[in-house]
Amino acid sequence: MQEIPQDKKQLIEEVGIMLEERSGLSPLAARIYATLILSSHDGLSFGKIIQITQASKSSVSCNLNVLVQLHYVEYYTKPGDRKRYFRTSQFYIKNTMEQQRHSIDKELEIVKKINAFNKDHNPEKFKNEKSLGILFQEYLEEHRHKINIKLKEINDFQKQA
Amino acid sequence: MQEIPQDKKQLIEEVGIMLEERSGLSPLAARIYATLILSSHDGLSFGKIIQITQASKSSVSCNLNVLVQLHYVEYYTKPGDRKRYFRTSQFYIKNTMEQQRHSIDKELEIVKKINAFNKDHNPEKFKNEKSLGILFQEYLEEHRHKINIKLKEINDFQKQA
DNA sequence: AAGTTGGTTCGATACATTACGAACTAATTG
DNA sequence: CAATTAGTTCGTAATGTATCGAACCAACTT
Repeated sequence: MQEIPQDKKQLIEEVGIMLEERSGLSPLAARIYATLILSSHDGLSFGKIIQITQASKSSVSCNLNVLVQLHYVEYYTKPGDRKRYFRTSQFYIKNTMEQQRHSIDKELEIVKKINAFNKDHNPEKFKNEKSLGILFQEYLEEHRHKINIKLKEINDFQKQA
Repeated sequence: MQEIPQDKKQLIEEVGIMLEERSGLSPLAARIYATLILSSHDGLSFGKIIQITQASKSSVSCNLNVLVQLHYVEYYTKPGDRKRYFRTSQFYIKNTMEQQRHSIDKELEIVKKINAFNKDHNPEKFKNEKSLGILFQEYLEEHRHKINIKLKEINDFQKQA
């Protein structure tokens, strides 16, 4: 039942905030996820997570389920032990990047639509900003391309491991 | 007082949702911003924005002020006319990218901290995932680099214009 | 079969955020 | 100087979301 050191607690909060903002997770879900990312154990039990986060059973249950469904977190069991042990999904960095790809895809889609719309309906506006809008679209396209390459790298890396 | 066509209304909503998610703007602020991005007029008046969004004066006032303070939107006036005319800031794409840079910076910062922490405290975990974590960090660093280059391009572009 | 343990489900509560309306200022017009 | 227009401020109502507690189920233990 050792206490968690102060600096680790703070890092958990910090990482939690980032995850919350970037992934739209609830505060508790983000904190749990951060806890698992920084945990030195290979899997924390439900009860342990409650103890660390000081949250209620129901909240932890619900938020863990969300994390599992989003594939951020996975669990395993030990024979002769009813508990579940939760840890970050083996592919969590890959998942993170796929999520990035997804949000880039969506943004690119919209930016294209905006450019197309302005070209049709606001020609003078489009002309004024044409190069800027296109510049941005190009940037997004390149970025997507780059993410795809990195994702492939990670895929290969995990296959060989 | 012409009505706004249905397809444009829908595009406004779509763009609005994206802006809301990506920038953390309130729904109304995001809708206003989307409206201005897609507007064919060079600046919409306060009243016109109320009419389009069907929102209350106070909400529009408040959200417009937020958009102006964040430099997403700017306004100009005409001599002998008390109204303000609002339009997307001349630098809105640049602003968008600076925001991206900022969020990447923050994420990179955190990922570095995570890697450093795991290296110190969870050596076995760090070893297992070392290349993945580093891969991700590298990706973020490249991405930041790329954003900086694009930003410079945009800067130069706007200087010459 | 009664009592634990591990975990889920389902309202209720608390909290934060958004949007609103009414009252107000400040400039403009008749 | 009354009336209109442009816009702000502030308290409040409405809405949405996170968390909680209590009741519950299922599996295991005695």
